[in-house]
Amino acid sequence: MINKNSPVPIYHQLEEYIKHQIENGALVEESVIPSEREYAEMFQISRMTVRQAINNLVSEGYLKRHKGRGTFVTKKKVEQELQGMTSFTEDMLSRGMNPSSILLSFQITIADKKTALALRIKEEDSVYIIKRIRLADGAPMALETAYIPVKIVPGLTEENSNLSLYQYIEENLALSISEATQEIEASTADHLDAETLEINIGDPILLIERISYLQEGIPFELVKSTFRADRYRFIHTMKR
Amino acid sequence: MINKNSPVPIYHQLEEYIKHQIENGALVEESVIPSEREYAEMFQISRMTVRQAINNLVSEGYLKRHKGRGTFVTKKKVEQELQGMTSFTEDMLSRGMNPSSILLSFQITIADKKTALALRIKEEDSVYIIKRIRLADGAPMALETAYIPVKIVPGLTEENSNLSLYQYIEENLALSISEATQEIEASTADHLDAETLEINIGDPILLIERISYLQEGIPFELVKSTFRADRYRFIHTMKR
DNA sequence: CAGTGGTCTAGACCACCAG
DNA sequence: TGGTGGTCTAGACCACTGA
Repeated sequence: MINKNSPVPIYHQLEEYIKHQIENGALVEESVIPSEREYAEMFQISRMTVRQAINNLVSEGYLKRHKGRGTFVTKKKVEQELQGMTSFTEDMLSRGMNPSSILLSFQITIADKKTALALRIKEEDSVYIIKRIRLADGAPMALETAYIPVKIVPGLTEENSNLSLYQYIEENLALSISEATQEIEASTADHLDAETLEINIGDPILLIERISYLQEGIPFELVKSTFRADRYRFIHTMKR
Repeated sequence: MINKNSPVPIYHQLEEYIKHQIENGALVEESVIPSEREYAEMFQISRMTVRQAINNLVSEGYLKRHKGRGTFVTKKKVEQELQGMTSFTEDMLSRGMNPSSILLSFQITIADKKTALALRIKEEDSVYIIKRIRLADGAPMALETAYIPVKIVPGLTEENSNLSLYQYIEENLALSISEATQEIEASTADHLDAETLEINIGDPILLIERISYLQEGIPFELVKSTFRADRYRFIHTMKR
């Protein structure tokens, strides 16, 4: 299970091992896992190495420690996934709904002032503008407009943008995504919102504006979404 | 600076020391800090202990490591503070506004079914119900109702609830707060909302429902807030 | 009481980076 | 090449928990 000669660090191998044990059910939710000393003995490694693996799993939320008692597998699983950056698709799946989308338009134009500022590009730089209706279980859930700088994410087409943008960036362009900031506000539907989302003018809607960043702090997308308030609420967890 | 005989762990003392150095400006943003070996030598402690301190500061966002180059002080500071669980007061201050509040009512009653479920208590258990209008720069910003189990947070009064509830819990009761989950949705103002928030019926409002947890996963407060959409938008950062 | 996690030591070798 | 962080070892003592 643990290969000391692998270039992969031992603590990381142990992390994967324990994660698999949890997923397999070999380690049961809410119950104790072997002690640090047992793992050290089991794999003939140092207890400090075991601690490093367990520390990482604790900070990822898989395990929790209790002084004098032991280390336990965390319960909840679906909720766990909800944390972090999720795409609309991932978000809907975790809510038990079936996501789909309708592409309204896909174009390349020059960034306007506000968009250029948010994406930290020049006003003459070109951006993709992608408009979609997002559906959950076949019913309209949100109206979404994404602005993506061509310089940062070249080669985007109608096809690959319909798959996962994040996956395209991370795998095809070998860039790494680090974080996103969101601003969430309440508003009421105007004519266009009402028509596309199949609601009435004046009905409440949730506006979410997201800017996503690469590792070095470079913005790579600005997404403005309008969600139906009767079908969507935003859920998140904050640590103190 | 470092007291080896203190009951406070050395790595924690070192964390505080480095944090102060950053705040004082003794360690400048974006520049290298002393190497792990230097800290170890400087305070006559083990390098692994230094690493533990630095690891914690890295995960808190104060420092970042670069293989072969050194450890650096992170830039941004205000943005850093915005993350994590913040009270209304902290939130407003970080937005450059002056927070205040008007206590509407303070009572102890029996939990209703929904509240008991959210707080994981019995229906016959008593809860504090505290209603307030939250103001920013003297103008109504939100209407807030907090439900707090008496069993978990005993001794709450009109006075100490008006100061920081979190501070009371952490200092007077010696409990530690770990995290909170929030659900955010859009709605429109009803008669009561309109009156207390000084807006019109039908105006958009942001509903935020927060459940806060102690270290062991025990809920200690349920807060339902109604924010004026024209004055408040919720902002947060997500890591991938 | 025995076992657990929490802290700590004094070394070691490695890959990486800058000059 | 010398210094950095990354990984790892084989011990140690402590405070806490549960039986």
